Amino acid sequence: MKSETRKNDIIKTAAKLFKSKGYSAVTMRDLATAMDMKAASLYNHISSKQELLKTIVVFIAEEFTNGMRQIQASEKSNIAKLKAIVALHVEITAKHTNGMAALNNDWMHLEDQLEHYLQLRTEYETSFLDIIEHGIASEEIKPSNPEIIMFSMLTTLRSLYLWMPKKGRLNSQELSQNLSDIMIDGIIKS
Amino acid sequence: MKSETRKNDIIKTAAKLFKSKGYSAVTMRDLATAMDMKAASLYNHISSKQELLKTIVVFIAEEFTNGMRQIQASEKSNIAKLKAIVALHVEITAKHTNGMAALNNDWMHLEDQLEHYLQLRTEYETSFLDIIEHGIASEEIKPSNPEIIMFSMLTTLRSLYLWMPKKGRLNSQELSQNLSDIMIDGIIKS
DNA sequence: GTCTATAGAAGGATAGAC
DNA sequence: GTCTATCCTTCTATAGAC
Repeated sequence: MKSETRKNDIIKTAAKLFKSKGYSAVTMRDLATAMDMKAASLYNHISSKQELLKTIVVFIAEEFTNGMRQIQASEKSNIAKLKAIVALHVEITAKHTNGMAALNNDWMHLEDQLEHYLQLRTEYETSFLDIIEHGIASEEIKPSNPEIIMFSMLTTLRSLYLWMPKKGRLNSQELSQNLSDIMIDGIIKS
Repeated sequence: MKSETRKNDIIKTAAKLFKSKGYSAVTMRDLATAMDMKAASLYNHISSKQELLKTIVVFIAEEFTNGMRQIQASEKSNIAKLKAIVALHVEITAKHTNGMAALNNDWMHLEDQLEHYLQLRTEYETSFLDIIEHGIASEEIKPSNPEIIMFSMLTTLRSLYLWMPKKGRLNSQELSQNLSDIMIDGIIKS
């Protein structure tokens, strides 16, 4: 049988290369070189370049969706839910740092799975916005524009993959705490 | 003489295409089709695909650098400087919405100009961090991790291009104000 | 499971007619 | 200034030997 770990190595290496120059600019020869093999040999483990993208993006996107569903269903306050979302991003980004690049930047190159991805993304953003709007309604959150709040938080969280590798010394819990403090409590000393 | 506006049209169209699928995935045939001409004809106005990327990225990067230098040299408080940075991003993003995509996502495909770009980027980030650190020292800003603050603000600001087009109804000043409020004062109702 | 060889499509860019 | 034709390179993927 084909070694699943070999296939996993290829996917992980692909994710790393996609992070460094994007899906379109990475060639199967690049990937083969990084794996110390020839391009043709890759096809003994995977069926296409597209399969690599699909595997990386859909897997992570589904992890986010599952995490968000749990947070939504919980009994937490809305502020606590936002903090849980921060922790979710930190956790998934720590686990799939390289894959996050493809999720953020290369999803538009999905073929068969594009629609599925977009559904997950829309569901995620709708839930996020919903929590913020409930938080404003319950007077936990200042009466600001909820879409700007979501945009601000979500773009910061989506970019964590670029920045967490440089901050290896912070553990996940400390980083989540710091991010929540800054994004939720603000930075001004009042 | 060659029409400069024709060349500008090509650059603008290229920026739009780069935004939608990234530099590497855009072909000269794509660009020609969008311009309603043939690929070969493009070369009467520009010398290469690389020139398009270079023109877009370096021009905007220099605009950011100049804006930051002015802010740094001003007599404002550090919080006021941060607000000026927010306004700078909103303003430049409004003017070069499509080009911002290449600046953020395709800079690594620069050839000759890569080093120059990286210098500008480092200078910009150093200034940004410097303002935050001075703000903490002067007790305008809470004693948080300055790099996390910069990361959080800068990634939000860098992603504005994705989101401003959907918010056409907000004018630049309102948007700057809202973003400053959220990022600086926080969202929690205390 | 990896290789060499190569098919077949698509890419950036040029030559030269109009 | 735009076109057709085409060069040459590089790409993804397959065939078939080992």
